[in-house]
Amino acid sequence: MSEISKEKEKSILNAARKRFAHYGFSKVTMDEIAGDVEMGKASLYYYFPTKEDLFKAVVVQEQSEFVNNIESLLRKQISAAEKLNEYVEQRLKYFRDLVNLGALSVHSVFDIKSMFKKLFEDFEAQELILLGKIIEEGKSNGEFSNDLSKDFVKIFLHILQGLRFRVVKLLNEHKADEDTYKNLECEMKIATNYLIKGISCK
Amino acid sequence: MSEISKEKEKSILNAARKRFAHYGFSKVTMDEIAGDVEMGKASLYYYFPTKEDLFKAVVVQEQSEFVNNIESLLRKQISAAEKLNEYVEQRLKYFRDLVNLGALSVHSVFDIKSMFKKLFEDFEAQELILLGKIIEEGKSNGEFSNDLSKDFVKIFLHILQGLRFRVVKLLNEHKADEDTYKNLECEMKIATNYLIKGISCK
DNA sequence: TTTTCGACTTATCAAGTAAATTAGTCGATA
DNA sequence: TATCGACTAATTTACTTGATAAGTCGAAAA
Repeated sequence: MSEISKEKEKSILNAARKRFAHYGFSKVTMDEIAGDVEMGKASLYYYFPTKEDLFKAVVVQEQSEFVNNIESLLRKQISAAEKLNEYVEQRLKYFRDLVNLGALSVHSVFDIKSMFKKLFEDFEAQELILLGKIIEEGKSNGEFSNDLSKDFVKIFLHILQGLRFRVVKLLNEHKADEDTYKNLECEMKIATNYLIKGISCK
Repeated sequence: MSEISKEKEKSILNAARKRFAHYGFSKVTMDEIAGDVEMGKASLYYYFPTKEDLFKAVVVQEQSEFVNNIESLLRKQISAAEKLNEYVEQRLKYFRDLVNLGALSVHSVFDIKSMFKKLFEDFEAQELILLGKIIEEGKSNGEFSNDLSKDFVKIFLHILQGLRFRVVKLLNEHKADEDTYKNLECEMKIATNYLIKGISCK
């Protein structure tokens, strides 16, 4: 694939991201995206085999951005506790983007035919690894208790997932105002800090 | 309303509870329930104005059973930490019953027209009060830190809600095996205990 | 007066269908 | 290798209908 083609692929990806972020997956047609990059619809299929694959490519892009951010976070010279806090913040930002894409609407989240199943499973595995590193670091430098349950990482992640889900549910019920997300952020941070206290060596 | 009528009402409630627990709300007809108590369908409407109201009555019954359990838990002579742990356990049992009733299927949970909206809102308020009492007790007897964020109770409850919710999602995705609930219980207990450590005076 | 019920109406839901939109294919072309 | 016009096939939507079950009402039994 030539340099020019790679550029084209990027511009398609970009147009798609904008459209999806604005209207969500189902409300965007391939014709529209093709129009944005001044191509025929058929040409898009030269680059992406299906509409779903195009969408996934957009999500994967966001995802790897997040992972990169975390990996550079890991290299920082700050305490494991601070890293956990920053992790929570970055994660929130990432999911906010996914919500915009419509990838996390109630319908897509609760759609068992969800095209993201595997994608999200892989992502969870990756998160467990990243968080595991932070926890291990905290253990080895004496910040965190050494007899920490080996399930703690998973539970911590599930708490974050659960708190966010609750909000997705509220959004669906139209019981969410502007600062529901602000509030979620607040809850996650407070919860994180009590948990950090709970796992710290006193 | 006579004594006999109160008995009839109870037997209707009972028959309804059994049917709903077995088949869920939508799969049970008023004719069936009427058959169980050897009455005509029209007679049920003498006691309960709608099918929904009958169902709600069943749920309210379970709910007040739970609240009673917790209120007697509050009177026990055990530490606040132990009370929190028992609270989590009782709460799980209560929700397991609601799931059986079909009141907590994904569809009903995510149905914004859910007939339970108000019921659940009231229940959450009640839970905040009950949990608040446990936390206050822990503060006043020196178990828990006195500078505990006043949002802690809410966050603790939201964590429990979130963890359960995650499981509802898994159930929907058919990614849940027999011991998903066992696992949920385990996660809630571990999370509870780290949080207790986090809020304890060391 | 309280309670029951048969016979009725009305609302809801599931299945099917037709029309329209859009995903995806293919052969031609530059 | 990259593009596209013209095609097909799959999905979605809106509508129809038939059936089932919710809910009403007036009469009558207790």
